[in-house]
Amino acid sequence: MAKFLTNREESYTQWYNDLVIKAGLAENSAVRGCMVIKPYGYAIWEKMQGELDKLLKATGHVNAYFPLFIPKSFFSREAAHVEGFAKECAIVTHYRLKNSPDGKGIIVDPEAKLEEELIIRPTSETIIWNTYRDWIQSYRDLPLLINQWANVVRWEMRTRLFLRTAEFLWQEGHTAHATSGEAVNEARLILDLYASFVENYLAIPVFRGRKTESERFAGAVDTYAIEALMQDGKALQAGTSHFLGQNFAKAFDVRFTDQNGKLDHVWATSWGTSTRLIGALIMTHSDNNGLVLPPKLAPVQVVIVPIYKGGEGAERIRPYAERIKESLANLGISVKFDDRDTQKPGWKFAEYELKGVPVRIAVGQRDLENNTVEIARRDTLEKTTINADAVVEYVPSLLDEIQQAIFKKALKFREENTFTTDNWDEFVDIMENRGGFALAHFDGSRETEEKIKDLTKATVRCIPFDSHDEKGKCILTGNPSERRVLFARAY
RNA sequence: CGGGGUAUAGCGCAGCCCGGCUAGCGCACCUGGUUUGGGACCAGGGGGUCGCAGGUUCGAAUCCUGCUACCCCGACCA
Repeated sequence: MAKFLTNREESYTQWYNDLVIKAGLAENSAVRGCMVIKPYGYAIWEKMQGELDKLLKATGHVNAYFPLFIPKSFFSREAAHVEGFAKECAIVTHYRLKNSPDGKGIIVDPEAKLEEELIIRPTSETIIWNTYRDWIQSYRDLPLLINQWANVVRWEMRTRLFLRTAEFLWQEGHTAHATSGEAVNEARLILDLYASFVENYLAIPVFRGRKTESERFAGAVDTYAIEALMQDGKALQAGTSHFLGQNFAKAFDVRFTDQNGKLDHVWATSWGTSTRLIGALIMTHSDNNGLVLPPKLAPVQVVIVPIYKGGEGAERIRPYAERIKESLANLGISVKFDDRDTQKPGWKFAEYELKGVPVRIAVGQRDLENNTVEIARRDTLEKTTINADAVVEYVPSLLDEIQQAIFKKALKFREENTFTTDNWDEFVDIMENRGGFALAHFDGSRETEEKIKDLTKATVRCIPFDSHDEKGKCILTGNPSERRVLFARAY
């Protein structure tokens, strides 16, 4: 089976690319570095959006929309921020085309040069804070808790479907607060919200922690992140939340009057998750037969495949299958009855496995006679036959069980591939051969981090929040260390 | 931006070295029939500016020059 996919063991990269394309999630477009997200992939994104949007609104955030274009001058207001993004910006310089004088095609009209170039947003802090200046005068205007669903552009050298493309979709939150403490709490609240969203819906276990200086967002005082482990032993940052201090408020002169009549700059956060999560989803759960989707995010949770001989056979099965479909749909389950006569059952089985549909129900003449159905679960590929009347009990609990099971499996994998080490040679071995996370002591200096990266390609993924104080010696330099940090090679 | 590779039907490829009839194969597609409990079979059929632009030649998918795009590996990054 699954002879259409490259095996994971053969080439993880190739397996991933094959899967994204063959499962119909996305494909490369005619535009360099940009993908087309196909309906099935977009449906997964919509499910993610739906849940995350609900969680954000439940915590008091509201949606808004800011421009795609950012005047170049805005960008240079915050020094660290420009520096961080300067190398990957797309820039609009003209606003008109005209017919080429030689009659061949069309050219940029040199007369139509913009006074000031526009940057296509790689992130929206600058345009948003420029706007917030007008929205905030008093502590009564705070906190300002805004989210936007948008596309952003970062001109990447090398792209990979979902993981790194020149344009991608995300949500970015931008909040303003009266106090530093309140802003820090917001950044932490969102990180926790991301973590529980990713663990509960995507069924991906994550570490939460603080980034080191070199991994920090350009313009942030502090960056928090959730980090997940992919099946090939590489880490993937699945969401970030930044405490921006007063950096952007100062750069854009956003001040407010507090209860005591005192004027001060506001405190800020920003945070985001992107379509990259779809890449994380694939690389956490899927196998050589195709996608494995967590039931909570699967666009189709249950598929019913009829098995019959001849046209009358099909008509005999139909009402039976339709009845099961309806009973599940009434429970709010997304169920599809695939009654196409153009494909054979075996073909459909393979197809839905490739697409990661969590539960498959097969109904044939045999089932009709015995009042049964055959149920197959995607995660384990196990099949079982149950009484048709029990479907409404069995399937919902099976969906729950699959959701739990794939999380547990991913968690077990992560635990088995998270190593605590105090030995440099072992550390190198983990990074070069075994893969996975290494919890090791680190002296906290930029130079040491850089050196470790040069030697092993590993970076500090985060300083985990739940790591307890534990004195030790830096894995590389032997300098004193206060606690262990999480290292890995990363996407 | 460095190194490697590829570009021929919707997809995957052969043909290219050593130029020569109508450019071929598998999958997919269309028609008809037989099939249907793990990617069915038979018969027939449609589909190509051989990435683009020049050049060499009686003749170019094939040789030469230039360009472009994409993929993989590095450096950089969510």
